[in-house]
Amino acid sequence: MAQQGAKRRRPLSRDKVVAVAVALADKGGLESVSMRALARKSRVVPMALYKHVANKEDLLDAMVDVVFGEVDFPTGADWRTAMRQRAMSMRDALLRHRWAIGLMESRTRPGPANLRHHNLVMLILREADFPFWTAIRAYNAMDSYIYGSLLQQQNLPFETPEEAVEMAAEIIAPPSLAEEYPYLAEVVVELAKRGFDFGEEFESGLNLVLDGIERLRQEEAMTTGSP
Amino acid sequence: MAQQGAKRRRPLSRDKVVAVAVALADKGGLESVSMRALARKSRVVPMALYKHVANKEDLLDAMVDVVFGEVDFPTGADWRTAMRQRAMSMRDALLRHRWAIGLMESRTRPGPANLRHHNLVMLILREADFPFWTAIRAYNAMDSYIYGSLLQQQNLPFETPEEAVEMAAEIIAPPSLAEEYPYLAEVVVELAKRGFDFGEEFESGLNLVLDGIERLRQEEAMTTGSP
DNA sequence: TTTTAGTGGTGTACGGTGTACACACAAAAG
DNA sequence: CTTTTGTGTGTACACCGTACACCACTAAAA
Repeated sequence: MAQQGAKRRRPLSRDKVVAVAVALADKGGLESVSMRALARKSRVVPMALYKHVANKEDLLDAMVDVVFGEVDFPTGADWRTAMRQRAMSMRDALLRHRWAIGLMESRTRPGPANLRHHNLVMLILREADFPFWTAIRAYNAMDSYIYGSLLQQQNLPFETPEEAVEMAAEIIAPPSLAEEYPYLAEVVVELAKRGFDFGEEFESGLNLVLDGIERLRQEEAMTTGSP
Repeated sequence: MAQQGAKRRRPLSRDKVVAVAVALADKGGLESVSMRALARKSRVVPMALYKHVANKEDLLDAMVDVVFGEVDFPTGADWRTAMRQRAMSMRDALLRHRWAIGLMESRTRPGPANLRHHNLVMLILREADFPFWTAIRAYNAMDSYIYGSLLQQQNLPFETPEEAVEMAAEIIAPPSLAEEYPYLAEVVVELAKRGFDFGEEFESGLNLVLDGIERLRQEEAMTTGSP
């Protein structure tokens, strides 16, 4: 009795399937996640997946929810450090799973981790006495910046400064173009000299946004009168 | 003689192919742009397209360049209004072609309109006496905000306030969830009361970023000393 | 005018994709 | 035991991007 039969069935589960999909995407990008490849990696025939996942859309939805689930919040800190931490953690998660940003556009059915995340952010802001609509504005501005920043980093044609110069030089290669786009040429030159640190740049912009939010909050407190 | 033959060949061109592809994507979304559908719409056999376009990637690259080409700049205004105008125009273009944002992530080979655009933005900032790295930071922050904002608008599960309430109610439907996510519930309620204007919200955040950039510039001018 | 070269359009074919549907079989319930 | 309920299988279909060989037409050369 018991499972010494050596080919006892150890069934998959939705979670396992999604996890394998995430791993696959992390390694080879989103386009390497096909139902067939996923099935192969799960040692199962393609159609078996459909017992755990409604269809591919459903799978992708689940995948982005995994990413949201990896973002963590500090608790008990003031709103600014809490929001800051969240932003950094979100950025880390999106860099760990570079396919995620591309999925956000097109996924419109938020999963539980996503809902939990949104709820937590609003909690932080509201508990810090943000008026409702100020909180919405702040949240919106901040997430816009975070997502956009990652989106841009992803579609820049380089990752390291060296690559940057090489690539840029290639694009601007025809010398006439350096004259047609003089300010772009300057970018190439300066980039070569000093390099470009995405993380640093991200934090800088983040502070800029946080400053703006802080000011928004203070103005609001002024006009409304404090309790 | 000349072309009364009624079946004179009127050959396609790369531009025509790309234009048809854009039109197709505008109407039915990116996933309705298949080489076969594109060929059908161009009254031509699929393989004919490959005489004008290297492959589908090439086509997609060309499509995003069309979008960049539609963004226009005011000339002769101060940097702030110029940048503001550009942001609004960019937003309009991205809303006119909702598939574009999704394409940005993954496209890493900028077309001529894209290059021209980048060059122009840097021109505006540099002519306004932004130090180089401040200009880079400003540009980066602003575009991050713009793209992110659109990305968010796109993946929100609603477009009008009514849809918002309906959708949100559906998601939070199990009454237990309203207790699990009280702050999210508040969002639903407030959204129902007052609605949500994407355009207004965009401008608000944009001002926040522009303020931040202005401050960045002034600080820089302080520490460096003015000429 | 006839010839020639080159370009743009065609037809066929291949290996990939997501998934509908009918079936087989293992595990749990009676 | 038998029955019920799921999970895994096999086959099949429509669609995708595109390689390759071919043909038709246009425009330049003769």
